Amino acid sequence: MTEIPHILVVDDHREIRDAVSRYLEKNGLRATAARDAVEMDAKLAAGRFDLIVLDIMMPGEDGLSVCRRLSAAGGPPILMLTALGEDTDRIVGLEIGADDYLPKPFNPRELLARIKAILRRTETTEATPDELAGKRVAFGDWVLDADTRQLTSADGAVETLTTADFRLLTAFLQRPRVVLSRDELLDLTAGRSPHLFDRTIDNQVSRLRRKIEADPSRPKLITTVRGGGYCLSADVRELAE
Amino acid sequence: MTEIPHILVVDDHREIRDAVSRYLEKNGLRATAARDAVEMDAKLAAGRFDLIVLDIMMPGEDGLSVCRRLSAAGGPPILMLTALGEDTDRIVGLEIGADDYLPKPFNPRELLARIKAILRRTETTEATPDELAGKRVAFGDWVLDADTRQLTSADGAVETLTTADFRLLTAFLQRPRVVLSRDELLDLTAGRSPHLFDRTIDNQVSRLRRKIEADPSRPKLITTVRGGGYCLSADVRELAE
DNA sequence: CGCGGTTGTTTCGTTTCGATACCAAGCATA
DNA sequence: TATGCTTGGTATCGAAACGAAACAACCGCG
Repeated sequence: MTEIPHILVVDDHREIRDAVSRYLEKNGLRATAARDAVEMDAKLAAGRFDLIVLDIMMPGEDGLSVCRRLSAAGGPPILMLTALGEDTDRIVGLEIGADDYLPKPFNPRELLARIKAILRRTETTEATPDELAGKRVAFGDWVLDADTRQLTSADGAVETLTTADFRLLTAFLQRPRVVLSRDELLDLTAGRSPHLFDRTIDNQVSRLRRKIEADPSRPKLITTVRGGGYCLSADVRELAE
Repeated sequence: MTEIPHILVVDDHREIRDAVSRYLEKNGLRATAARDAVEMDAKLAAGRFDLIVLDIMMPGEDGLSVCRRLSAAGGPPILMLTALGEDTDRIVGLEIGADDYLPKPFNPRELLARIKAILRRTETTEATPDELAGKRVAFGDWVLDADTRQLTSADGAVETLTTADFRLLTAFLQRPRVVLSRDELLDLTAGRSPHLFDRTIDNQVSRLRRKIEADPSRPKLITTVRGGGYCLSADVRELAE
């Protein structure tokens, strides 16, 4: 899921439609606009969308009805735009089925933040259901085969990972370019809290580095952040199975 | 983040500016004041802020214009101080882009509450995305690789930066040719306010100079501005990844 | 039971960084 | 220019963070 998320904006006011679409595109998303339920259905039939921004007040079939319908059919997640004083509990709850709502007038930045929050939620549950079971993942010069727990380097070298190596590496691979504290890493790999004076993670990082770093004394992939923890400093991409 | 949020208070009345700043600091926030848009831009260029409190009525560029400008540029969230009877919908809506507003005269406690509400909303989504993660940046005779935190000189020399070196250098690289005070640098690198007689930054500048200056006793890249602070006196350009 | 491999713990040497101190360089004033 | 004050540079030192070797506990397997 390295593709740019595609948002469908459904609102009968042209200014809002256009403003929202432009704002989303300026911030790294794709956006398509629809003026009502009919147009929306046409767009939905024609393309793949990752999220729908839906105005509640519309001529023709109104937002609530559309939301109920799409939600029941297992369509993409929905963010409702509501007027003030609506019954927000029902909107987000089971009855309507929206994933979030935003009262008008709203701040575009907050709309963006909520859209990204929903995308993050749905993406992780879709692309990484539990782990990357059966997948192959590329990072730096390496490709990890999650089944055999073997690493293959660009120059053909092969490294076999132990379970601890593998746990640690996958923890990093699921959060690239994020500084992870020792506590967080210990939680992610062993599911436990740190001892007093616990150097477990330091050791495992040290061992993993010996396997995957070209020069373990000058780590390039797993960098240490003094006072912070460790960080995978490489981009990660999933390969087709 | 566990760091103390930093608020920029922009108002042309000194009493209000000072009173608000003091109140915020008494309640566990950091605050910096600016008297107008020009001074605000200078502060913004020099430091990182989590929120701006912005008066709508100001000589020079007025609050609405400032708000529109910052909001479009993806700056920090904004809380507008408005006179009564303003068109509040437009202020908070798409057109102006403020995150919230508060009519004058206001209760400081309410201001604090609204500030905290905005911070809570924006906190999770803005997890300090380090601007140059994975990038390579050129300045002077050096190229910095942000992943490995290594500098490569035009003549092939390589310097490895420590975390503190790297933090300090990136603070400069993101604000080239801007004079940064010791306080601002300490804030940017360590996120803390200075001790009394704090020479930490002097030390780190000294150490960094030893690594990157051709003649550390006659610095050309990081110049000192007596009574002001330090300044990166070189142009910076990002290289393709 | 013995063996090899893996993992957690301890320990120790090294690096890093902030505080302090002292000296040098700028600046004002006479 | 001489003097004294302020400001900046850096050597030094101790505390904390880090890396890894060594050791011990553990696990699976024949």
